[in-house]
Amino acid sequence: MPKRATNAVPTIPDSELDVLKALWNRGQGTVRELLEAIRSAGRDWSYATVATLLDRLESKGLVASDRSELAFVYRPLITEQEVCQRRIRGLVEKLYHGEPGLLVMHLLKTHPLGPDQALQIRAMLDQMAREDPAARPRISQGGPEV
Amino acid sequence: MPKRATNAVPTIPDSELDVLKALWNRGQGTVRELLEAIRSAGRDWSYATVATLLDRLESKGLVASDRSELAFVYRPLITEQEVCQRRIRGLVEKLYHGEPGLLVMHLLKTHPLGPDQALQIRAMLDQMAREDPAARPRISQGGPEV
DNA sequence: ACCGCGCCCGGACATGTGTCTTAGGATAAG
DNA sequence: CTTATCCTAAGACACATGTCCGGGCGCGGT
Repeated sequence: MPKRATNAVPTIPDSELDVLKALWNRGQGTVRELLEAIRSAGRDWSYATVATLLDRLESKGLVASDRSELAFVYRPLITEQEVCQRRIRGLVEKLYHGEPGLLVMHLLKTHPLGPDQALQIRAMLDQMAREDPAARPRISQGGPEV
Repeated sequence: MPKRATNAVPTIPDSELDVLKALWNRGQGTVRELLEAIRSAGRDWSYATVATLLDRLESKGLVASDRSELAFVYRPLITEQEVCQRRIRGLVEKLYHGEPGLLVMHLLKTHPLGPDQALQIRAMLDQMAREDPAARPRISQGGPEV
């Protein structure tokens, strides 16, 4: 039985991340369905591996299971955005002194991006630059999918 | 005795990263010096811990030691840039389908930065676009592996 | 010559991750 | 009812990470 992970912030290792990805893609799924999805995505795991990872995820409170059917149906409780945000935050804090701007600059310098994306990003930057420098109380979260 | 790390790309856990940071800050140092630096930076480790981490780093070929003095003097063999790049690369591949642009956009959306920085980065983008007008048919990524 | 101090080394141990085997229960098929 | 299936639970095991203890060696002072 999965333990209640009440309020801690658990880490999410890469293997569990792959399971979450499959869950996000299809909204929910049984172990076997997710195994199939994961296999299609290139990881050749055994059934038990996926089950174990789902169990660990449930222990951490990151997925929930509907046990009324023959095979449990798992459903994610955390969004991709949140996971991304956590990883980014970790990276920024560990390597960029908590300054996201530094990460952005480094990214742009070392990883070239397409012109379309460049335009889009420029627009965003313009917006930010225009905003009132004295007031920044809101972290807008809810734009289109990433 | 440090093992020769032949040609693989070793992982760099967080604890070793803290040691590397101390090394980058002062260019080189003995275990004790680095311990001091790390303590000042907030991590309260024991001497042996730092020594172990340096040993592991040396096994991975990421630091070198000068053993001619009483206390070995360690020196980094990898730059901060490279480590940053690796971490970023991992993040982008794992969570952004290898598209750095997506990471940048997500970053800007969720981790707001000041108008000053926004302007600075925009200027950088402008400059890049101007200097590199037509040449980007490939995603050049082949920095020297370590 | 001796003592103590600092240094390295080897080993240790708990926890986290990655991955699987096997036992045992429920279900569907014959 | 019997058997073949499919599912979950339990736990095993190897390697990585985080953190440290204690032994033994050499140097510097007295």
